[in-house]
Amino acid sequence: MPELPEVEHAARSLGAQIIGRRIVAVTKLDWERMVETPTIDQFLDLIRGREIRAASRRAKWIVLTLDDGWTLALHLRMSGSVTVHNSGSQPDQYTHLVLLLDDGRQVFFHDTRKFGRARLLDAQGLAALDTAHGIEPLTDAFTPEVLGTLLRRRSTRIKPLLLNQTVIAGIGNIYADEALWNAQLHPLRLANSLTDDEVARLHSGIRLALLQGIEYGGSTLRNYRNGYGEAGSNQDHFNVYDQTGKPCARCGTPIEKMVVGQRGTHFCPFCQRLEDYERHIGA
DNA sequence: CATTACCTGCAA
DNA sequence: TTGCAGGTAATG
Repeated sequence: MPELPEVEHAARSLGAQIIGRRIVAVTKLDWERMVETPTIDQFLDLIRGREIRAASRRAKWIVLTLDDGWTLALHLRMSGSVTVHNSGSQPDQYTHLVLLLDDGRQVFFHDTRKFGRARLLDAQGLAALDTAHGIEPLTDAFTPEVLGTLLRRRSTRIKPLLLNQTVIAGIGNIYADEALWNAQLHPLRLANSLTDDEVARLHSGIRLALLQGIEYGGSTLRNYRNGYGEAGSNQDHFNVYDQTGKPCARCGTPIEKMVVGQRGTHFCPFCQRLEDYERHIGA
């Protein structure tokens, strides 16, 4: 599912419902690989009795700050969702982790593909999670100059770079394609080849794509739901992602799909011409 | 950088 | 039946 806008909504909607509540017990855990750290036994033991103090997002991780110095970090990967349910609700076969709260409500971690992960982290583990990821693109620290510095050092193609979580955090396949369309840049452009003007376009293109995603409650292709179980609607506002063959909103040229870095990549062959740049450098 | 693995459901 | 999917880690 979930890229930055979806995880942002997931975290916010969870926080609105469960901050101040205490985790009484883990009442279901039928896919042990979901818990990455610490051991299953320690996880079950340490999480019991913890109060949920805050909910936030780092990269594509939902970060639930608990008492006693612990943090519950959840990653939805491709098909996960985390939702709050009333007492008495029964988890289905795809709900692999259930937290029972002190008011009887339950938190369901649902994931058909079982790629989702949960980590219970101490202060050191939380710090490591943070340093493992790059800059947050919606913070003031993310300026065109900073982006330019990040790009200048790399000779990789721009699309895979946008997906690299250690460089910029939170962008996934949808928002990478949307950002490049916004910036009118071809996905195969080399990162260190962008002019200052192109870097500025990419900077605003990234932010526009992410902010629009947040504005529309995230994108729901199939599985994504926020903490209330609600789908997003940003998929109704895509300019290129999943729009193969449809006319470009800017120029009317049919959107094309190609594979870049093993990922499906959607772009407008007219607005995002590679030939312009090749002509420019004399290739 | 490319390939494979991890899982399951769904559309072609 | 095959290929593909919002992600990431491991392996040549």
